[in-house]
Amino acid sequence: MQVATWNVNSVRARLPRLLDWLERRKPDVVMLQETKCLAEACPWEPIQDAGYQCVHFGQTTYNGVAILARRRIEDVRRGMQGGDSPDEERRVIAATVEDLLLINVYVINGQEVGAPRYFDKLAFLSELRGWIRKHFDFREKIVLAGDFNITFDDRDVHDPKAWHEKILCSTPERHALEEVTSLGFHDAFRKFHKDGGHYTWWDFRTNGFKRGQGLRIDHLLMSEPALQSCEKVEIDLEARDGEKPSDHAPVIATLA
DNA sequence: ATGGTTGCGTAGCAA
Repeated sequence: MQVATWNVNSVRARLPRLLDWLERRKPDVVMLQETKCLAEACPWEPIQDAGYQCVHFGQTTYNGVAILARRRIEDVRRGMQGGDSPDEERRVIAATVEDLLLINVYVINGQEVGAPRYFDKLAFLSELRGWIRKHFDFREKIVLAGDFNITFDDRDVHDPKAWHEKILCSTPERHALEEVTSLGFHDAFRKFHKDGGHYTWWDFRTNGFKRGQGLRIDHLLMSEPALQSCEKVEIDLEARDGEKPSDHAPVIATLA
């Protein structure tokens, strides 16, 4: 069973790349962030034709999260507030696929340390922690995946000096992420890769990918039973290269 | 370099 997370930065703009990638990697489960469209505007038909069931919690222009799977998707939960409050940013969707409990999140970016959205980000992570603790059983195989917009430590940063206490790298953000992880999650990527220099996002504006200037901010966090069954985690750099890529690369885990 | 590019939607915001 292959489980992936990918911030596609618009499912419409990325459709050709997404279809190519689904064909090439054939992941069983995909958690997408930044779909950036309402359900009726999303190109689900070609994705379904590629063999995937799709569940979505989307809005126009911003945010939006979806789960695609080659197996039956059950127990879908949209948002942390029931999914029906009109002003809720659509950043969380959860579902079950076979014995996996999936939680897909798109964490607020925060803009810069000290900005209003920075404090929204910390509050979002606190709310996420409480919601997961209330609704999920850590004896189960849980995969909490998505764009967390936070590096765990300086191994995840191409230039730690330049990024010191900057957005995506600040101590309060890392603490907020560790508070979520402390519920009983493990950073699955670090089970297999202990060294630095592995990134999932590169800034369009500075041509970061070509220059090797990235951050590892997309994560697959697993409960102990899920981690035990996890045999491999890799970042698909090929999906970040070439024509009209997302600014994020997918992360793919193989579970027994 | 308080820049740069991308996406949405068609101005300006978010990332």
